[in-house]
Amino acid sequence: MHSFLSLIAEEDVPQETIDDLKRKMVTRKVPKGHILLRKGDKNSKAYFVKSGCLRSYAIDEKDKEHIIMFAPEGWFISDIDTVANRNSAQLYIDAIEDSEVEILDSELINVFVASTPLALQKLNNRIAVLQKRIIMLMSATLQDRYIDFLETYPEIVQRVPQKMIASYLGVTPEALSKVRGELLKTKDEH
Amino acid sequence: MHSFLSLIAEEDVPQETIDDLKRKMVTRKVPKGHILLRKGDKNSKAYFVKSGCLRSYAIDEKDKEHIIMFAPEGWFISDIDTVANRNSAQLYIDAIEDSEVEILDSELINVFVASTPLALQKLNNRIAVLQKRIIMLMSATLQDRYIDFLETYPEIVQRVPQKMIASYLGVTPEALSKVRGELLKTKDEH
DNA sequence: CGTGGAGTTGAATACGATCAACACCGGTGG
DNA sequence: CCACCGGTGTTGATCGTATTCAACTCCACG
Repeated sequence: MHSFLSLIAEEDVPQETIDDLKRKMVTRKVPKGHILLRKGDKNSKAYFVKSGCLRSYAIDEKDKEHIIMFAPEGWFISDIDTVANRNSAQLYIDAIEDSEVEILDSELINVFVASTPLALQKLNNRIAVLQKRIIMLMSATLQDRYIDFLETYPEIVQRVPQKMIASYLGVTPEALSKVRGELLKTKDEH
Repeated sequence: MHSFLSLIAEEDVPQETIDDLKRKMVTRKVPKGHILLRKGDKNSKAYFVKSGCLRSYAIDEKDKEHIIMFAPEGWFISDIDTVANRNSAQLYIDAIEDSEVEILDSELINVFVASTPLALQKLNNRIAVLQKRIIMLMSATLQDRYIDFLETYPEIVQRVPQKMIASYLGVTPEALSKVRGELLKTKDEH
């Protein structure tokens, strides 16, 4: 079972800190489609996904959604900057499957960060992922980016509608559909 | 004068920690063009820029440079993920002006992170900046991205060659030049 | 059964890449 | 002092990739 506490169980965290976390942690069910965070919200929280799948995204001036990340079970998702600094949210977060999450407010996050290097590792890793994505957007064709996505997140491809993957890759659903058509064609040429 | 120690002077850091940092901090001059970090290097460090300007960048399979960030005086720059996790570097870092830097190895960074929330704020802010850039790459035209760059980093525009700004924006120098031409034209139409 | 959302396909269009030519310095060496 | 050179930036023509708009199929779900 995916849970925040089992995640840090192997870490060198004092029992009293664990007890503290256990007391303050809130678990919540989130039905598919439910929006947990909207741009402008002040109560920005982080979520650890126990089951299901969430996503975070921005909406631009032309009302287009741009998906920042997917979070299947075992992942954290948040508008990190606005949780930590208590600013109003920049992103939206919603459930793309019926899900169950554990809620971490900024106090709990501070405990998490202070008690194990794991939190810092996650932040560093997040930066590396974002940087790689920027380089891919700047240098790779859509086809290469799609193939990279398939290899990096094979489990997500199965669960998420194509138009959301297109949104993540930064292209229209039509463009992604055509690339998929080409890939099938070149694969059949054996 | 920009220095790491004056940066944390206002923070609530114990004197002994400051003394410790002061003892271990190394300052170094870096002439324009000198490369501090190459892809594959194992001795990845973070740098606080006292004067001058550095940049970090990736080189893709077609030998094209993609600039990740500029760091004028007062900024940190590093391949964060590889410093913290002691992996081999993914990025290059070099000086685009004669510069002076303070060197922070992973031990010093740990002290920094542990002694003040400032380090965490910087990481969170970095994530926010990277996310915004991804959204800009996915949704905005080159012209809008360039205008945004001008507004966000006016001091950098003055100091950095256009081809590097083009590299940061993810386009060819020719494309940026044409956008600049259009902007001048529409501005002259008064 | 229908109805609407998701995905596919095609035609026309827009935007940036590529390639090439050229202007404009800022050195450097004769 | 000037001639030369390489690097930077500009401009134009052509090409390629993704967007836009539209029509259509296929299901899942009422």
